[in-house]
Amino acid sequence: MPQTPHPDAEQAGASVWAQRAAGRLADAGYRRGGARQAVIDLLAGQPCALSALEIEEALRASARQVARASVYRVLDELEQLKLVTRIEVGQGISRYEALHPHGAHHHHHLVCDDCGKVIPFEDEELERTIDRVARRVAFDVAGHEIVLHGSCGDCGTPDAA
Amino acid sequence: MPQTPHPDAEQAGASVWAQRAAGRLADAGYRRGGARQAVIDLLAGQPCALSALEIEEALRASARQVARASVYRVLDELEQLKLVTRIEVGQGISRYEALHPHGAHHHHHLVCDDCGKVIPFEDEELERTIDRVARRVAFDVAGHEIVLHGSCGDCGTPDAA
DNA sequence: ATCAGTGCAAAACATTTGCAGCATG
DNA sequence: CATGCTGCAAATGTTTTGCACTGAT
Repeated sequence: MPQTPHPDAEQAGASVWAQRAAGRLADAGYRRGGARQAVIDLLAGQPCALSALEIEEALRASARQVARASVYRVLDELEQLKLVTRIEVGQGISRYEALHPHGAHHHHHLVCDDCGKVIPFEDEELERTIDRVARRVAFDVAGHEIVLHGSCGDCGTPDAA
Repeated sequence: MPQTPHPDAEQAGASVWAQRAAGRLADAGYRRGGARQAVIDLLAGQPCALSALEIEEALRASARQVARASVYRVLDELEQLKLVTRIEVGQGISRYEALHPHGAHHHHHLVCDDCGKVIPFEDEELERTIDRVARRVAFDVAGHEIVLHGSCGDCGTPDAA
């Protein structure tokens, strides 16, 4: 079977995740619901974490609007089932993103302390180092979160500062 | 019990930090005030990060009580002057701890997702790896924060899962 | 027909802000 | 004695919850 190195490789991964989420939810005894599906479909297509309000806003402009409370409820369910990760990068708001099995697409975040922009990055060696530390400590480590704070190009060094 | 490596050295480091904080505040044009001093003295003696409410509570039992708003205001001032670091480890609350110059006492955190306990840890290699990543990314990195999530000894694997 | 899923509004939090009075320099 | 510092209470913003209604099975 010929490989299909589509530019939509990410799209494929997205629908794989959405399907997996649907399966896990069904297994866990959940019914299918419009709000939940809308949140899943939105998260499936995101390259990085969104806040609950960003999700609500994005859906408000979509075919299926979802009440804020439902956004939070769905995100909580998905987090429990380890289908999404919650991260906190400051400003007291939580962000959520799809969690893929086997650490696929696993990444961390650069956060601009000025404008609040969140940018993902990956690093193999960093993962290995973290894994080593995780084994070393007297603690049952289930996951990790790394945030680099600083200034993004737009804010940091405008040109001559 | 969390690591308590060298009580004496820590005490010494504590007063050094408190003095440095006093100096920096004076330089920045701040007056001396009871609330601010109480928060500084408390933070100086802590081995790990405290939340604003924990600080308020700890001070309530002390000689100098401090109103919640003042706790937040003082913490904000100290953060601006880079005398304390703010970290967010989940549950939507911020925690604050003394920040020492030259990366001394620099550490990261294990967070129990069950009971919320926060335990500090250090790792030299992890710091080196992070520094390398910080240089690699197209971003002016000013600091970093690493959180390992999981279960602490008291919560994780109580046999009767 | 049942009971999970959802929306709305109110509640529960952490955090910030306005203002009046106290205290430092 | 002017102005920064502080406490109190109210405001703000995010997240949670109670309840009635809608919709999936």
